[in-house]
Amino acid sequence: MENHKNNTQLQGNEKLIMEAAKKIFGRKGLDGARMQEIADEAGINKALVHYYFRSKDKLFEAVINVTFLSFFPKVMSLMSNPSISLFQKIERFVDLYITLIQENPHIPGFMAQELSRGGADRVLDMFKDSGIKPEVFFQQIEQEIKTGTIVPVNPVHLIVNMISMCIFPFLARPLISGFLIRDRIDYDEFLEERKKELPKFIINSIKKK
Amino acid sequence: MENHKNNTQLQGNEKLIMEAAKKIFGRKGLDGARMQEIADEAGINKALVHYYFRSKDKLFEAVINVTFLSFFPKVMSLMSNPSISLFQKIERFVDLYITLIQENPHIPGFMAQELSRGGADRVLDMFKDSGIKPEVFFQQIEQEIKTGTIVPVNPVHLIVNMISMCIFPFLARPLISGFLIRDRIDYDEFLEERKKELPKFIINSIKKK
DNA sequence: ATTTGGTTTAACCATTTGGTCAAATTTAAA
DNA sequence: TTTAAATTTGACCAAATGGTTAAACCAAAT
Repeated sequence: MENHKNNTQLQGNEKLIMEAAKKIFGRKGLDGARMQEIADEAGINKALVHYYFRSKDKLFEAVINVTFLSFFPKVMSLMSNPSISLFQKIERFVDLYITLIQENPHIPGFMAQELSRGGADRVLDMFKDSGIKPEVFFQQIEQEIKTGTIVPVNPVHLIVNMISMCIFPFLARPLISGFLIRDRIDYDEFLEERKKELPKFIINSIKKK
Repeated sequence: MENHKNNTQLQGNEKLIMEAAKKIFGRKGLDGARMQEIADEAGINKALVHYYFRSKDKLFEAVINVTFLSFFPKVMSLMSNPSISLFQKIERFVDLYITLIQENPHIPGFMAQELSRGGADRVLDMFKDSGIKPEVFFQQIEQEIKTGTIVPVNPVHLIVNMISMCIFPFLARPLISGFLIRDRIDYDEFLEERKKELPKFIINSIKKK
């Protein structure tokens, strides 16, 4: 049965290849990854990889898609839910974001990869295609500013700050580890701590007292 | 005259190659970059690149070195200067960091590159070799906490937050641009704004009121 | 049992690419 | 002016790599 167009619900070898590709691409990037390496990681013949995904680029694109599609919708649906208060939203955002990346460690690598390459447009399109509008979050901020709950802040800077502080620690993981050794804290511990500290840090900064 | 060991003060073709390599490596990464491409960018014969730098890896390493050496010393000497107050230090840190990256746009790419690869140890070594100790900054924070000027914060999280918010916007530049279009703000404007907003954001969060 | 269609593999191919080398050219010392 | 050393180049090479293909394999239908 032909099922090349079948997305989302992969199985068997196709699934194996995707998982292997996530791992290898995430580690070495599009150029650094070898088709043979991916095949080995999946435990199958190299030609099979081509059989299922045609080319390296197509495979990469496929991984990009499932990666971002498993990510943005969850985060963005949270952010554009108008019935969650701003502070709650910040708390949940940090937790969700960090947890999602913990569960899919290949994501930051791809993020950097795809962005340093010219792939921002594609990501931007995904935003729009998902039918989700960040405006809700922005308006919510402006609302709270008017109400006087928070101090005036540029919403764009705020959201950039939040994303930065969630993602970057994963990119800089080996570096940060170097610092942490001093305190004999391991990285997962650091991340769990971060899930609690970060919302406090953010809210503390914008909350009017 | 043999001058392969001559560092820091390059000239002529050697300089041209380094600049070209910064640009190409920063854009495409170690694997994505082509020696031919670098030679073309420098406007010289490919064999010359090998003549001066032996191999692609050696060239990459050379660029890594000058990149990080042009960066860490300045930042770290600021951070470990005990005669600058904490708040001033934060303000200067943000400004210096962002300005430095603005002037060397290839740095974030390299940062991500080198970290996603296993190069953290090398970077960590540079810290130590530079004879600069981040402990000064950490102690300063703990001091201010005792004094009661700032609320209790984990110094590691704080410094990670600061670095994250400075670097990540450059990595995510194309994405952020997408958001900014809405407000018809161009990126440099955004960065200048950021130099002012970020210190406020950070200090606001830790300052006891 | 045979056929049929998807699946899997080993062998193979064309191209790209990092790197080399001998010859040519420039520079500077003698 | 010679001469020696450093620099620059085009041509070339071996290895690596993405991709192809024809044959083998296998499960289900007839």
